[in-house]
Amino acid sequence: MSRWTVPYHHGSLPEALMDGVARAVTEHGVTGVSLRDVARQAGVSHSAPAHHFGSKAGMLTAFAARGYDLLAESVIAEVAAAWANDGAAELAAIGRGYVAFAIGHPAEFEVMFSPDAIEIDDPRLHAASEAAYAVLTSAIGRCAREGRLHGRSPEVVAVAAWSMVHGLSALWLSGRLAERITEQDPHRLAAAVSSLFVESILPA
Amino acid sequence: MSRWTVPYHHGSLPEALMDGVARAVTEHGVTGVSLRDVARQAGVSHSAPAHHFGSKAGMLTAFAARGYDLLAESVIAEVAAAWANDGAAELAAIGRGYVAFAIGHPAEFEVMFSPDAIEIDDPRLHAASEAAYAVLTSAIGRCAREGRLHGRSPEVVAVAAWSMVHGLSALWLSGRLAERITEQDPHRLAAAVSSLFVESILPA
DNA sequence: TGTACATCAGTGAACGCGCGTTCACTGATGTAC
DNA sequence: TGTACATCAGTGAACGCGCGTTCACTGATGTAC
Repeated sequence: MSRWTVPYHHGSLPEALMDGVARAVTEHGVTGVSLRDVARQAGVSHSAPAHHFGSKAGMLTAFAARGYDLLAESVIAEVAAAWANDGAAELAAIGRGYVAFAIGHPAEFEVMFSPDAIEIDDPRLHAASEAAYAVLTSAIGRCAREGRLHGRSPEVVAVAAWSMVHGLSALWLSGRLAERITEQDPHRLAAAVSSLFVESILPA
Repeated sequence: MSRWTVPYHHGSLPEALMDGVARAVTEHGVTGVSLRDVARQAGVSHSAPAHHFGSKAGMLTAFAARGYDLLAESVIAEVAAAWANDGAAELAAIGRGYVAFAIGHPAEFEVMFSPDAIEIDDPRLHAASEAAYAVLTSAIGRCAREGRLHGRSPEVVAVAAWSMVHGLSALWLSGRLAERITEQDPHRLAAAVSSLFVESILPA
């Protein structure tokens, strides 16, 4: 390889490595990710990732933190697109956005919820996850203000909503779900489940 | 060690190895399980597990299949204990039993839903998972016959129910949930969420 | 415009390690006669 | 009751491998003067 095709400085190695992590996780699962494999995919020496992220766990932690940012983006985009004019519509949009993120970024989703693989106390990770969670609590608060909780505990409603979309995402990605039902479009399924939740639990 | 303390034949090695898998998963995650470590914990040579299960994936697959059996047991026990006299009560009991299984057998739960780690097409695994799923569809069918679906698609209701308890289990075990809410007893939380689901979605 | 120097990005060799799998084996058990 | 033999459980040495981490290094870039 000539010096023209492979410059010494990559220019944006950290980003390229994140892409490599996504590919490695998709191909081999969190289990199968290795620093050396990720480096190989980025066309860089095997010790370059450690230079940027300190360690394997550090690399996966950065990947998970980026995942929380993408999750918040996905959810906010869906809320914006829905022109949600009440808390219930907002909550349904959040549900669709959550599942859309998981389907669109399965590697990120998997790593974010693999506590063994990442440094769970990393401040950047923690902040990103807090920001994503705040979107949910804000919508539930809006529902409460609009009198849609009907005396239910906001906490239980929040847990139920989060559990449902999280479970749907996890089951879909595991493949256990698709093989048992007729609906094969996860986005339509997410929309149906979100509607069911909102219409039954938060009626006007 | 004398021949009295360590007989050549173990007597029940496969069961002992399953216990070793549970301990290894609990300590190091699915990621960190190794045949050699499991053998060590069972006090047996490192090639003994392969003798029984063929390979590492075979061992984890057997562990997951046993997990589905335990899941079905847990769910059925909760239904029996509840003296459920209608489909809705049965469904709520299934929800509690599902979460109780996950909390009581976190290692099994983790491995069952780690498709990368197991042989997903194994017939024994498949049969055990079918049997567990049948409990859910049967309860939904009962609700339908009792007119509690109110025109909703049984499939969507089943997916919503399964997603909710699965998500609650996964989030609880990941630790992401407990740090955000006041209720610290997962069983009470499961009961609250299951009640919310049944009362709102399947009213009499 | 030129030079010196600090800083940062990425290299590549070396290390020690634990792993999964294979294979010829030995010990124990049960069954047929 | 005794003997031969088949079967199964578990051993332990050997293999080759890919891994994470460390470390002294070199190449490139930018900045101060």
